[in-house]
Parts: sequence; C-alpha cells; structure tokens
Amino acid sequence: MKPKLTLKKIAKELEVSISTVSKALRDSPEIGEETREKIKAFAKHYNYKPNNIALSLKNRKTKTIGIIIPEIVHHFFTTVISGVEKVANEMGYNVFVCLSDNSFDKEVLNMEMLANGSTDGFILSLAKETMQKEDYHHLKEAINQGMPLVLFDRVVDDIACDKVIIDDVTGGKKAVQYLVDCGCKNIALISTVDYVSVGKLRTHGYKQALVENNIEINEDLILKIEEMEDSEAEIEEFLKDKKVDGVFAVNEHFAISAIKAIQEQGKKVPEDVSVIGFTDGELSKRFIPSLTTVSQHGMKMGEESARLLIEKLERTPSEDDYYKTIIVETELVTRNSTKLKK
Amino acid sequence: MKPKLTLKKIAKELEVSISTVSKALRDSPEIGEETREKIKAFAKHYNYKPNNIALSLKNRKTKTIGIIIPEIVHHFFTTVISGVEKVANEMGYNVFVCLSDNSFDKEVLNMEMLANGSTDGFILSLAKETMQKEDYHHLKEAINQGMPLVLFDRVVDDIACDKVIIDDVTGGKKAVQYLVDCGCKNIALISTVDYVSVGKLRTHGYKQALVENNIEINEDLILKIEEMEDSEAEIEEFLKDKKVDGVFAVNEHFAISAIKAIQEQGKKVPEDVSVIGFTDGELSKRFIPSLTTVSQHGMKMGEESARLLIEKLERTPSEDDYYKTIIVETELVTRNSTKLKK
DNA sequence: TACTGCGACGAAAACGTTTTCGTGTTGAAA
DNA sequence: TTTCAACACGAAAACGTTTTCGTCGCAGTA
Repeated sequence: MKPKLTLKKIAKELEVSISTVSKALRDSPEIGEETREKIKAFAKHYNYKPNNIALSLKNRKTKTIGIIIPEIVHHFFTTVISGVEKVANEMGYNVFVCLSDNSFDKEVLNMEMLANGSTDGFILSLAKETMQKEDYHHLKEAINQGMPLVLFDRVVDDIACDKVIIDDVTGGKKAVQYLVDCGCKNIALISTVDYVSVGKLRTHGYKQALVENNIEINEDLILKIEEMEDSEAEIEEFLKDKKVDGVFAVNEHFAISAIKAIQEQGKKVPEDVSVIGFTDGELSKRFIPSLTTVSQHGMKMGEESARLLIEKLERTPSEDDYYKTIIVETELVTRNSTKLKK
Repeated sequence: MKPKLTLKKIAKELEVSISTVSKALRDSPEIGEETREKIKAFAKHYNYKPNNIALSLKNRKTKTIGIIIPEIVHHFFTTVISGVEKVANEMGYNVFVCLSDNSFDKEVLNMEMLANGSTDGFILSLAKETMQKEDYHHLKEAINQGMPLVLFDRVVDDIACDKVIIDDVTGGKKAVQYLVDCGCKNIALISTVDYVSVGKLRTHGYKQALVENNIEINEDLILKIEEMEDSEAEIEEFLKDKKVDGVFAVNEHFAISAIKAIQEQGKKVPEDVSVIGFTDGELSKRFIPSLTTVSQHGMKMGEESARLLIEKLERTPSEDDYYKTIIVETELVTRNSTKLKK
C-alpha cells in the first residue's frame, strides 16, 4: 500500500520545486519543454491525481451539488435523482445525496453539513415534518450565506429561490376531467392531509374540475390520509357502501388500495368504477389492471433542477439575478383502470 | 448575503490570534475563562461553523463514505442505501451516493473521483458491464492506495476485501424446495445471463434443489434473459405450450411477467401454477396475487456494509486485518402466488 | 562594458483549520 | 532583588493545491 502521490513528493523525487511540478502538469508555457515532459511522464507513470479536498479549499468551490430528499425507497424521488445525476455529470459536477427521512431535524442537520463547504449549492424537497412546522429558517440562512438553493416538488411559497414543480392543480384537474369524460358522476378523492402541499393542490384541481362540470362537491367523497401505514384499511372503510363510479387518488398506492377495496366489494375496475392515480411508477405499469395515472416526469424535474442550480453557480452573483419557477408538464397516461361508459 | 464566518475573521474582530480562537472554541484550558467565554459567545451569536473542507484537509479524513450502485431506480438498491445511511449517520459519517448506470467507465470515473480525497472509503455493487469485462483493476488500485472497500450483492471472488452478500444458492434452493413441497413437478427457471453473479448462483440453487429431490434437470425449462427491455415478450414466448406447474424467477419483474403470461394462457396462479420471485419489493407485496418471494433484506445488507467499512476506517491499519464476508440470511416470504397442491 | 529582456525556474502566500512550540507577563518563593 | 513556575496567549507549520511575483543566468543590443 503506497500512500497517495502528491506534488511535493514528485518535486522531491525529481529535484525541482512544487510550483514547477504544478505548472508543468497544467501545461504552463513557463516551464521548459524538457522538464515539462519529464514531470508529466513521471506523473502519468505513477498515476498522479490531484487531491480534491485541497483543490476545493483552494478554489473555494467543490464542484459538487447536494440533493436532500425525504425518502429514497420511493420511485418518484429516485427518478429525480437520476435526472440530477445525469445533467450534473454532464456539466462536471458530482452529486451528494442526503436523506431527511421526512424529519425536520435531519433536514436541518443535512443542510448544515452540506452548507459548511461540502457542496456549492443544493436541491431539496421538503420533509413532511418541515412543512407541518412551517419552519424554514434553515433555508433562509443558507440562502443568506450565498448558497444557491433549488426547491422541487414539495416547495413553499415564501422562500425566495428557484423552484421546479409540476402543476399539481392542473394535473388533478386533468385526471378528474378525464373521469368525467368517461361518464363518471360520483367521483371520490383520496388525498393526503393538507399540509403536504402536493396533496392540497391536487385536491384543488379535483374541486375545480367538478365545479367546471357543474358537479356538486360532496365532502363525504373526500378522504384525507395522514399515515401511509394503515392507509389500506382506511381506504377500504371509506369506500364501503359508497356509491362511486370514479376514484382519483393522489398517488399510486392509494389508487391500488382503492382498486383492491372495490374488487372486494364485488365490483369491477374499470367496468363499474374507473380509477386514476398520480405518479407513474412501476406499480402503475404492471398492476392488473394497469393504472391510468398522471405522470410527473421525475427525471425531467431532476434535470431541470440541476440545470437551474448549476446555471446559478456558474454565474457571477453580480449579474442581477431573479428566481425562476419551472413548471414541468404533467401527462395523463391512460391505461386499463379507466373506461368510457356509454 | 454575508460570506461565511471564519476563524480569521473572528480573530480580527476580537483582536486576538487565530490560534486563540480555535483553542477557545475547542475548550482548551490554555485560554483564560474570560477570553474563552467572549469568543464562544461571539461565535454562537454569529453562528460560526467550521469549514468541512479545511477540516478534511487537515485531518486527512473526510468522515464521509461513498456508495456506488448500478442503478437507483431500483427498490433493492434503495433499501441498501437506507441501511447504509442509517448506520453511517449514527456513527457520524456522511454518505456520498454515486451511480454507475451499469457502465464500466462510469464506475471507474466514480471510483477515481471518490478516491481522490472525497471519501475515506467506499461501498460498491458492481456494474453489469464490469462483471462482463471482468476488469477489476480500479478496485485493486483503490485497495492498493489504502482505501477500504466493501463489496455487496454483486461481488467477485478475486478481489480481497470485505463483502456482504446473501446466500443466493441457498435462497434459490429454498424457493425451489418450496415449489417441490407445494407439489410442483415441472418447475421452470427464469434467470439472467450467467455473468451476473446472482443470476448464476440462483440458477445453481435451482439445480441443486432439483437434484436433491430426484427431479431431472431439463434445460428446456431454463430461460436466461439478457435485456430487461423485452423480457416480457421473451417470457411469454418461453412459457407458451410448456407444461409447467411451478416457476422460479430471479427477480420480481420476471415473476410478474410470468404470471401475466400464465394467466393469458387461461391458467390460474396459484391454482394451476405456483410462482416464486426473488427480491421483496413493492410489486411483490401489492400485486394480485401477491408474490411469494425470497427476501434479501437490503436494509440489513446496507447496515452491515456500513458497519464493516467504518470499523475498518477506525482501526489503525497496524492491527492485523483480514477480510470478512458477511452472509445475510434470505427469507422465504409466502404469499398468494403459491399453493399446496394435493 | 553596461543594459535590457527573456526564458526557466523557485519562494511564498493563500484557502481554513489544528497543534506544537515558543514568549511575555505575572506572582510567589528564595 | 533575583529566579522560576504558571498562566495566557501568539507564531508558525502543516494538510495539498494554484498563482503571483520574484530572481538568476544568459543572450542580445547599444
């Protein structure tokens, strides 16, 4: 085991100064051809690679960006990471992935860690707990220190930064409109508690679509779920004895639980009840019946987020900056859980 | 926007030396009580946090570990990451996640990046392309430079390092034995090409189980799939006109494709054919029928990997070290895709 | 001969820490 | 009054780079 080669060691070995070595390796014209070639040959032979940490310290930039997500065992978030990785790598950046576990404290800790020199900026989707507490001091602090920040998916209005979101309201509307087009009259909504921004917005979309179609909003047909854990039982209970012919669920898990509950009642999907989910994951594609869903294009969101962040990083802060919000289009993917009724 | 506070700035502000500030903040008895309190109060008030990069350079350790995985939109790997994160955080380490995209070149690039000071050691599951090429020079180099390395899941024998694997042979055997116990006589295997180590090993298990039960191995009942892309069609074709009453698939996707194909033939799962998968993901749990699978406990694998790595990091290299291989037990989770036939 | 200019290289500072080793000022003992 | 700890603090090196600014020798010019 040989310890890592450094400029100093090369310098000593070749009996030149450290600066000469550094310049030679960077092809400076200051260094004579002969010396330069000698040094480069030596470095290549012993596989010299400059130390990233030292470079970061010197340059005051790390060429890495951080991404903090609420959970990683989650299809949507992994597609976002893929997208971020892709453009980051293309632009010469590395990616540091951190998990907040939906905990406020872990989110703060991660941010502090990343803000202390480890990364040049970061991309974040808020933890559930953070949105509930509405405590965003850590974000403001980071921004204040000049750390560029991009928020995606679970964002909050009163933070001034770049954002990448989907139009959840329109997404919800599209879904419900499609159910209406299928001939559904009694459309149920299975959503999350309101402090999760996306749940709230999709609920808005649901209501808007109903209003636009002159269908009365019936609060009895709306279920708001707090805990993923016992959602299945809750959904079954909710759907019991309800005369519904359409269900819009704000994620694929709820959608599938709904289908199961419906089937257990002896009804058929999509013949008797049409079901639409949100977020296009593995489950939606492969379940039987396959799910009609609103796809949010996580990969694209990741790509846009990374692009936004890196753009900001590579601009001199003097240029007057303003904050962008990119809205990634949702797409209704129709599969076999919905059917036109005549 | 205030630029980050440093020791130097505090020192200037308070008209003491940098060393005094550093010592005061670290509660050195060298510094008088009054000065110490003053400095600490100032630092706290202006929220001083030491710069990680500088610390890393000084200490020659970064307190972060890297993990390189072939793909991230993949349930198993995300559970492993969760496990790694969990114990790493508990032990005061950060985690750097990198993706190889199953590409040899990206794997090498990532390793070089991580090895140049960014991390103290890493955890890796080999890219498919790497296993195919059988080129492991980058691993050997890293080990040679004193970088601790832990391989998990997709490992290779001729690299001397710590490893965390499951007993794929036994796992496969368990599955097939269970099919035999269910009364299956003609058991098909849907596996991957042989250079993917886990596919090969599970195939071994399949054969062993058959031999032990005095069932003849019929190569016609074995399918080896190269590309995930068109696996569904391939499986359908393979199962056509085959008189099978049991299927063992080496992942949940293949298992589900098999079920679909079987159902399209007008046969029922599990009444006519029992199916078992490998890797316990969301799909297995929620598909109808839910899948009997061999669970590999990704979270546990992640935890063990991280523990192994950190243990090595925190030991002086002088203590005679040897390499461990931890085998994480698989577990057969029985659900509704299998049924005892009388 | 005395300058000038240039080619080729080295010294040193800087990035932000920690830590070792001074050093100057006390107060008390001799 | 001198000497010596003890105390409180500062200077400087070190981690591995990059870069600015010398400096030295030598050839060419006047």
